[in-house]
Amino acid sequence: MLTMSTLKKSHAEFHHGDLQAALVTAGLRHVEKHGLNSLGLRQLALVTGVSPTAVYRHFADLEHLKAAVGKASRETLGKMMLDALKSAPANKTAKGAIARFLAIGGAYIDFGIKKSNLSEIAFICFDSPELEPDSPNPSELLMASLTELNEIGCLSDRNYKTAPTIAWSMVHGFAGLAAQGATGNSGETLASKRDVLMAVLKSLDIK
Amino acid sequence: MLTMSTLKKSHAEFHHGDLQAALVTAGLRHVEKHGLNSLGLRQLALVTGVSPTAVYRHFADLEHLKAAVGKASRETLGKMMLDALKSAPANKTAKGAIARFLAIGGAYIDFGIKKSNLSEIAFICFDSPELEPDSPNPSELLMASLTELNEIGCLSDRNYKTAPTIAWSMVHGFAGLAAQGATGNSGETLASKRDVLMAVLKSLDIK
DNA sequence: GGCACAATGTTAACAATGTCAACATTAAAG
DNA sequence: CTTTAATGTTGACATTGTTAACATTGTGCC
Repeated sequence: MLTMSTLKKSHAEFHHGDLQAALVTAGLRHVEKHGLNSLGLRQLALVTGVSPTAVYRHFADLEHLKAAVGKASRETLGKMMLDALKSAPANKTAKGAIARFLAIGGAYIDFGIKKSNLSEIAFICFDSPELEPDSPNPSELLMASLTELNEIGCLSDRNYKTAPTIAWSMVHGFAGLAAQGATGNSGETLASKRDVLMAVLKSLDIK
Repeated sequence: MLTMSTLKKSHAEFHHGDLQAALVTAGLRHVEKHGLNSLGLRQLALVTGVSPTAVYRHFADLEHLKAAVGKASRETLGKMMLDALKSAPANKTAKGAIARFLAIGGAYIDFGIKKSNLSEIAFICFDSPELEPDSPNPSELLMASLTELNEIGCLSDRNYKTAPTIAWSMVHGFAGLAAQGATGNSGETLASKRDVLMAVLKSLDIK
């Protein structure tokens, strides 16, 4: 009988170890370099050194695989936001809380600009079907920053109710537009990352 | 010889008339009903009653066809914005200009909510390669509304510079999030369409 | 230890897709 | 009327996602 093990694979590496994770990280790497459109099941299996149908032991569908890559992409964004938070002042003052909000929101926007391919897959298929929530979770990190602003006293309870949606919409929208180069086309009129974040603060009556 | 004309098509309808437009509108209809993922070249040709390869006489590529459908989608958004503008007060006052901004921005958001499938293709592949600009153009309509606010005197020149990006980011971001049902998940804290538009006005020191 | 059994991977095949090359038909220009 | 460009058709090819049937590996149970 002509089997795979008699040809190339040693008995020890017939099983891959952790294929599920390998596929996701390979998918992440591919999307980052070549975009979402060209992300294929077979090609991904080839890169990972595995048979195309092996993928179906870990993902029901290509769509589910994409959802997993999307989740991973959101999680790298979450890590970037946490990093930005660490590089920000830690003072428990209004000024400190504002600085942390700027850092977190800025990281979100930077992600959209510098990793536009990842940003694309991160926010398509938002609702991963029965896939445990991201950790760290970008939108919750943003919300936590607003909660802190509220607790420290520079965000009224009234504004706090709508703050998450407003902040998220603005940051998310600017990141998305920037990812497509749509923010620098109108000659005179354009706003930078800082302008956008300051606009959020102003709309929330902060400072 | 066995030709198509001897079988089914009369000589008069061998040529389609305006296939280019027919493909685009068929594509629009399909995306609206069944989403962007399942938009295929062959299926589209079948629906239009034409051979698959006939598409290549009008579009270099499936990607170019999608770009055309995306443009058409943006144009239907533009029409909805114009309709909303007509149903708004026409007074050349501050109050009127604000009402018109709310109408235009609201139409943009409604498009994201009610036509989420179209919204998806409308803002993927933003830069149609050498495809003449949309008419009516959604982002320009939004900008025009801001210009009017500026000319009428309730938007300072300083804020006017950044206003297009800020307004567009907020509206576009909220529409995108709403299209994915991501705006109603956090229990207490959520904002409605009106809240978002009012936040834009406040961040621009209007009224 | 030996053995059922789940987990994981492989091969072979199928239908459908995007795309190309070569050919046919119609419309327009000389 | 003939030539030529526009538009559409057929046939084929490589690639893709997916399924069914089979092989291999690791695990718990007696």
